[in-house]
Amino acid sequence: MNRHTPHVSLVDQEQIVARLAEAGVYPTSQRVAIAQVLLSKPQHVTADRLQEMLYLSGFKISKATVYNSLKCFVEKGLINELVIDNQRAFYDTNTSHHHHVYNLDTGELSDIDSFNLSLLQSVELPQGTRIDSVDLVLRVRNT
Amino acid sequence: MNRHTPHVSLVDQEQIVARLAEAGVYPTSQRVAIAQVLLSKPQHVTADRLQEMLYLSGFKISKATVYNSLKCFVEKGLINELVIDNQRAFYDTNTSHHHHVYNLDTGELSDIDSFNLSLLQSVELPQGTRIDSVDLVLRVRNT
DNA sequence: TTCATATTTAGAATAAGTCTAAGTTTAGTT
DNA sequence: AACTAAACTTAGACTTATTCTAAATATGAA
Repeated sequence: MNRHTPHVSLVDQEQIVARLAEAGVYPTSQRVAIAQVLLSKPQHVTADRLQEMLYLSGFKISKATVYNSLKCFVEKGLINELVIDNQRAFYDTNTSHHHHVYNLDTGELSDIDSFNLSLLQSVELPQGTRIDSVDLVLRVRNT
Repeated sequence: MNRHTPHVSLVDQEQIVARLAEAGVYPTSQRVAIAQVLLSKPQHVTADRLQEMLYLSGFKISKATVYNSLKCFVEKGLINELVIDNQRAFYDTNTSHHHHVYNLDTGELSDIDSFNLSLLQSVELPQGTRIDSVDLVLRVRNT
């Protein structure tokens, strides 16, 4: 990449549009911009941070649209919503099965590979319910 | 209990005061009332719901005091704060090691006994961190 | 074009939780 | 009994994350 390479190439954009289409998401310009910034790499972001990242990339997208798009992406399985603390939602671009380490001191959130949770087979669920998700969060502190 | 038995007996109250003292919590009248209502049985409540329960039991206690007391009880190990959804905190009077089943449809939150998580021993924590807590939440839906 | 529908937007509204500053209670003095 | 310092409680203002509303805009189909 030289200094004239645009931040977002046409190829990238086409790939993003294709990915949205595949997930059944209508590719508005805002959603494409959000997907470009959000799905470019494995990461965990809050709505607020995402809007900031969009702004830094030259996209001015309203708060409501950021929230609407995140909800839409979650519904279509493009990202996962994480429950990490009681204040705000985190969104994870890694939708494969894995767990998290959340550092309460730094706010840093990182992945741990999924390991065998087969012992969960033995847990009796309440009548008439099925597992929606199994979330294991290790909360850590600096030593 | 006949219909003249007061909702809260003196014995209950003494036990509660002793329990607070044991935990190093100064037993103000508000904290005793909160502890009576909260610690009376194993349960999961939100701050809002707790204030409502207090009101129904005849105690008028300010929002700030409800929050302050919950924080104080958590710090002294009388209760645990749960991260169950992104909107609000739940407080659990069962401080023994266990996990939860949260029904996203009904909001019902129930316990599952702790089972062997020894396989966690093999997880490599980030440099310079130690486990604060391990929270496993099964999120379920009605079938 | 026109229409219907979906999307975006600014800003108002909501809800959980925190903060502030003043008033109250308490335990320990005198 | 009165005094004081520290801890606690309170109403209500404030903050922050998120949702809602109602109007403007964009899109694809007819």
